Amino acid sequence: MPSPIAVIDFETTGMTPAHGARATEVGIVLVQQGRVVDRFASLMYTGVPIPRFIAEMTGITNAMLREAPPAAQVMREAARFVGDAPMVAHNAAFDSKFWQAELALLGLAASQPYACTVLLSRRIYPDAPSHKLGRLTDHLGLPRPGRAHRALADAEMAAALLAAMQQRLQDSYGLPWPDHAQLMQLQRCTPKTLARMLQPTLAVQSE
DNA sequence: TGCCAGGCCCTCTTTAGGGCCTT
Repeated sequence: MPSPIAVIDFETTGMTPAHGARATEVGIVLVQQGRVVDRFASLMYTGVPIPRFIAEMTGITNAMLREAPPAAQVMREAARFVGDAPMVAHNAAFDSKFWQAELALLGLAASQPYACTVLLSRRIYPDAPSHKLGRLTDHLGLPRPGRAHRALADAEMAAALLAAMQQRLQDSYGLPWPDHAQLMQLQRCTPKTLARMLQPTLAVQSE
């Protein structure tokens, strides 16, 4: 049985911690061979207000955050929950920065490798009309577990997308169930290189 | 004052530009 992978999603007050944005909610699911085996989710309070358009998009209000536990407490629990598991996020460049920034404020290391479901889906579903998480979920007929733009629902959608891609690699391309290290290798290939690697296998199998 | 990300990826490219993706 492969080691667990932690699929994470943050809701935040903005696009980057480099400009003062902070996390407002974190959702994490632990997956093992495509199955969710554990979940963690919490709002968190940092004192940084949410811009109105983000509150309207997420449904997370400043009043909700004032009643939430402190970010330091939530992030310590999140770090314990993840442990040494390698991580996955939809547009990992975004979530990994908040993961590192929030843990750095606590003096905690954030050395887990991040695989990215956007990079992977661009390679595995090059003809998808969109690689936005919600639209890709609908395109593939995957379940929507809750309101989009809430951390746990988005983490669950990303986990389902990850499992669908692992399954496709296994079934269509004759590969073993890809572990996190193999996903990292696949996302580093250029899309055209990966297409050349995968298509002949698919063609042979479909004959 | 006014503006404010940044990495990926395609193409009418590579001495660049613009769309995508995340909040």
